Amino acid sequence: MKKENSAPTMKDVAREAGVALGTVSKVVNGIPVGDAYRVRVEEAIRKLNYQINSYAQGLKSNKTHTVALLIPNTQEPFYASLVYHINIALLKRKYRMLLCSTDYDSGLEQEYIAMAQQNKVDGIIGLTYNPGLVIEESTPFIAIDRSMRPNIPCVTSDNFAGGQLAAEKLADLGCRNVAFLRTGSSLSNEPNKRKAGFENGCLSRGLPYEMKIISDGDPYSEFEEFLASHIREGRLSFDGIFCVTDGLAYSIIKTLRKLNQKVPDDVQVIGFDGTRHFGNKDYTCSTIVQPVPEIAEMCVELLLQENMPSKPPLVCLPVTYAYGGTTLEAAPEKEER
Amino acid sequence: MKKENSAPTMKDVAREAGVALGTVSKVVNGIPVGDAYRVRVEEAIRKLNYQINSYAQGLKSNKTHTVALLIPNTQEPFYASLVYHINIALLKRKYRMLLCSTDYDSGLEQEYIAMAQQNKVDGIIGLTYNPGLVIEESTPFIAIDRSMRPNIPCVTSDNFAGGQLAAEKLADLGCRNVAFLRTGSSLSNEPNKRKAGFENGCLSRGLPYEMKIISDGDPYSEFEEFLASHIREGRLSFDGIFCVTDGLAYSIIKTLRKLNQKVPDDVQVIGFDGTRHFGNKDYTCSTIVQPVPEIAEMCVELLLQENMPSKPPLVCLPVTYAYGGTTLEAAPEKEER
DNA sequence: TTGTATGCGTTATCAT
DNA sequence: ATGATAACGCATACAA
Repeated sequence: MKKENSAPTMKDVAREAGVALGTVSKVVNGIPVGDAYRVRVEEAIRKLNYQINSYAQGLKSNKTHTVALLIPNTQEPFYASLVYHINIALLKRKYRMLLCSTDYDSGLEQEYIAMAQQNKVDGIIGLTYNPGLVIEESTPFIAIDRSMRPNIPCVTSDNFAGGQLAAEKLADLGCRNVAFLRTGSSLSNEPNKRKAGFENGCLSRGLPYEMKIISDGDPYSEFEEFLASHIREGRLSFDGIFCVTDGLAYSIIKTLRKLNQKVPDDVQVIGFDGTRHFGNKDYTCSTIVQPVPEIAEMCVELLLQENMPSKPPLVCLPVTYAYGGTTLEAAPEKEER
Repeated sequence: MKKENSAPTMKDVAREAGVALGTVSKVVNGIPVGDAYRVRVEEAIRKLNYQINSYAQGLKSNKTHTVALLIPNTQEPFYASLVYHINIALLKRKYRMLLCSTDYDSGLEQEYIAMAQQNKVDGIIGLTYNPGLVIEESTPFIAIDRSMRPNIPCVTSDNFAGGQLAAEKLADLGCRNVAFLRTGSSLSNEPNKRKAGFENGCLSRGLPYEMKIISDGDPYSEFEEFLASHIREGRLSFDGIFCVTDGLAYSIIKTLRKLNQKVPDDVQVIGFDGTRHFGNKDYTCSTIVQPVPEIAEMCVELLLQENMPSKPPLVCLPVTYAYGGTTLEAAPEKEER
C-alpha cells in the first residue's frame, strides 16, 4: 500500500528515478545537475506526469506569483477591458490572477482583501470607490482611478486632459453652446477631473457651457428633464454634449432621439472610455479613449517592480479622441467587421 | 531578534495568547475550546491582525477552495457575462476564481491547465474550442458549450431549441423567406446545433430558407456578397435573417444598412446570445437569450458537487426570445436606462 | 479539555 | 555533484 491516487510528489519522482529528493528539486528548478541524473529525473517526471505543487512552493518562498484584481464587475465594457488587459500583462510575467468581482459592495471588497491576504497574493490591483477600505501595509496595492493613500500608487487616464480634449473637439467641430452631463459617485476620484478639464477647455475656447450633475441615487429622468427644458420651438439650445462616460452617452443619445433631436446633426455627443461594440468592433459613440492596455501594463509593472526606489503616487496616461458616429466628422479610416 | 516584519503565524498568536499552537488552530477552525482560552486567542488574533495562510492550509487538506476558469477573453459580452456570473456562483460557496483568459490559443489553454493543476485547484470550468486538450483525469472539469469527453460534463444553452425558436419567431412575425448566417469554428460543438434547430423550425413552419456558412478564416465580405447577390431591383429576397450570434447580427445589420435595406421593415434580424449594450442596458438586437446566470450556477454546482452519483454528460438550459428593435414587434415592456 | 508531535510538498543548508 | 535533513504554516492524531 503506498498512497491513494493523489497527484505524484517530488518524493515519488525521486523514488521512480532512484535519486534523492534534492536532486529532483534541482532538476525542476533548472539548477545544474549531472547529465545522467537529469535525464533519469526528467523521464520519471514524464512517466508519472509530475506537476509541481505551487502551494508547497509558496509556503517556502513566501511568494505565490498571484495577484488579486478587485473590480466592480466584468460586464461593463471598461471593466471587462481592464480585466482582459491586466490578465495579459500578468501572464506575460507568469503571474496568475485571482478575480474578485465586487459589485460596488464595500463589505465584499473588504472581504476580498482579507481573502487575498490569506491567499498570500503578491499584490492587489483594485478599482474601488470605497473610501474606508482597510489595506494592510504589508500587501502591495495599486489603485485604479482613485487615490487611496499617499503610499498607494494610483494609475488613471489623464482625465483632466480628456475633458479638455472633449471641449476642444466640440469647439473645433463648430459647437456654440455645450453641456456637460455627469452621474456617479460624488466621492473624490480621478474621473471627476473630467469636469474640470472640460470647463477649462470651454473657457480657453470661449465656448459657453452648462453642467448637469446628478448623484448616484438620482433618477436618470433628471437628465431628460434638463434636456427637455432646454428645448425652444423644437430646437435644443445645446449643439454639443460631453457625457462623463460612454454608458451615459448611450442613454443620452436615446433620450435625444426621443426628443426629436438628431445626433450628430442637431447636437453632437462625445463620451468617455472608448467603448466598442462587442469589445472589438466600432466605437459606440464618439469618445475620449482611455489607454486601457497601457493602464493595465502600468498597474502590473508598478505592482511587481521589486526595486522601485519610491513608487509614484499618481500616474496619468494620455487619452485620445476617436470618432464614433455621434460627432460631425469624416468616417473612420478603417472598416471593422 | 524574533523575525522579520512578515505576516504573523499561528505560532505568533499562540505565543501572544500564551497557549499552545493546537489551541489556536482549534479556535480558528471553530472547534470547541475553553471559553477563557478562546477569548485570549481571539484577542491575540485581533491584536496581531492574524490571517490564516491558505497555502499552508491547502497543503494539509489538499483542498484549495479555488476554481480555474478558462475563457477566450473577457471583452466579448457573452464571455464577460459568464465570468461575472460564475464569479458570483463561486463566491456564494466561498470559492475563489483563478481567471485564465486564453485568447483562443490552444497552447495557452494547455499551459493554463498545467498552471491550474500546479495550483491544485479544486476544479476547472472551461470554454474552449481546442479538441486536443489534455486534461488529467484527477482534475474535475466542466466544459461549456462543447462536449470534450464522456466523463466531462458539458453545460450549454439549448441551442437546438434556440434555433428553432428563432425560425418560429420569424415565421410568426410574417417572414416568407429567410436566411441563416453563421461563421466560426467548424469544430463540432453545441452552438452548431443552432443551425439544425433553425432548419427544423423552418421546415415545420413551411418557411423557405437559405444558409450561408463561412469558416473562421474566411473574410466577412462573403456575407456581404451573399446578401448583395440576393438583391433584385433594390429589394432583398429575404425578409428575415437569423444570425448565429449577436456579434454577427451587429455586423450584418450594418451591412444591410449599407445595402439600403431597412431593419426591421424590409428585413428582420434575430441574433443569439442576449447581448446588452454596456452589459445591462437594452439588447443590441432581437435575440435568443442564453440563460447565463443559470449556466454559471449549473457549472459551479456540477463541479463542486461532492457526492454526485454520476455526472450528466450534457446539460441544456432553456433559452428565451427577447425583442431588441430588429424585429417587428411591440416595444419592450420596460424602459431601461 | 489542552498541549505535543508529526507530516503535507517543497526548498535550502548542510555534510558527504 | 549528490544525498540527507530541517524548516515553511497549518491540521490532526495522540498523549497528558
